[in-house]
Amino acid sequence: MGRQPCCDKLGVKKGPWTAAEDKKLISFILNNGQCCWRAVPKLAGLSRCGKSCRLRWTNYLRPDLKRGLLTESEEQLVIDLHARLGNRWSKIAAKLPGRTDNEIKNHWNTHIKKKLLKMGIDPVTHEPLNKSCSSSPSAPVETKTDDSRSQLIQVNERPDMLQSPSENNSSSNINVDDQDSLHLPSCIWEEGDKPLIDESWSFTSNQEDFNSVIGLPAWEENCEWLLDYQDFSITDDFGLNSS
DNA sequence: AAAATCCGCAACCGCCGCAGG
DNA sequence: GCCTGCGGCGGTTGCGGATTT
Repeated sequence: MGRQPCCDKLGVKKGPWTAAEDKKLISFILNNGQCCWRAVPKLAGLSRCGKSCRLRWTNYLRPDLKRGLLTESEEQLVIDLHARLGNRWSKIAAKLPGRTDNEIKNHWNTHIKKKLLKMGIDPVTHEPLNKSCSSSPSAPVETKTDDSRSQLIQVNERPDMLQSPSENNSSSNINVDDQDSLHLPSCIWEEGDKPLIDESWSFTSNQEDFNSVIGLPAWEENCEWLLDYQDFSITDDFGLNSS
């Protein structure tokens, strides 16, 4: 009561973010930290809804985000976590440092779902399709069994196999050559939802402190992609032409 | 080379739980 | 205890690029 609505719908910009908007948001958060999202657009000089700012930051601008496709080990982890947690993408994302729920959700819907179907596994129940067809009669039935499928089932049925990926590479399809797999600590299987990295990273003003907390290199180094992005955008409201 | 189709991803929408007034 | 807004979450959409015809 007495509170203003999140955003007044009118005069709120929608659609893709420009480099200038990104820059405003980044510099604001770097200077002020993550505070009240509702106030961010006004204080940062953005014609966006606070919700949109939060989404843009968490899904795209955060300096600790990994970019690019999920690795084999991450994908396997997502599959196994999905079998346990269902579509709780934020919980799943919490176990994958540098990945967002949106990214995982997208990857699931575009890649993993199809992959599992191809392998004859129901992506909802994680049961073989011919076994779970009673629960999802419309799903195509594929009787073929291949190595990767049996490995997947093994892993899903024996989560202990994932406790230490580097020790179980012979029985799961985790690629041990993939450095990322070595960074997935066994504690992910412990009860509770401890993140793999400290998520209390709503740093205030000191970027070095922030980076030291999450173990990242300097901000500038981490945001080279953003400079590239600005190069692509050529011009923007700020006159940030490629230079 | 052009048109049609597919695919991936960023962003929006609506709902829910929690906390403040 | 109730009402309302905020933040967060999951589902969905739409656009742009890639691939196929």
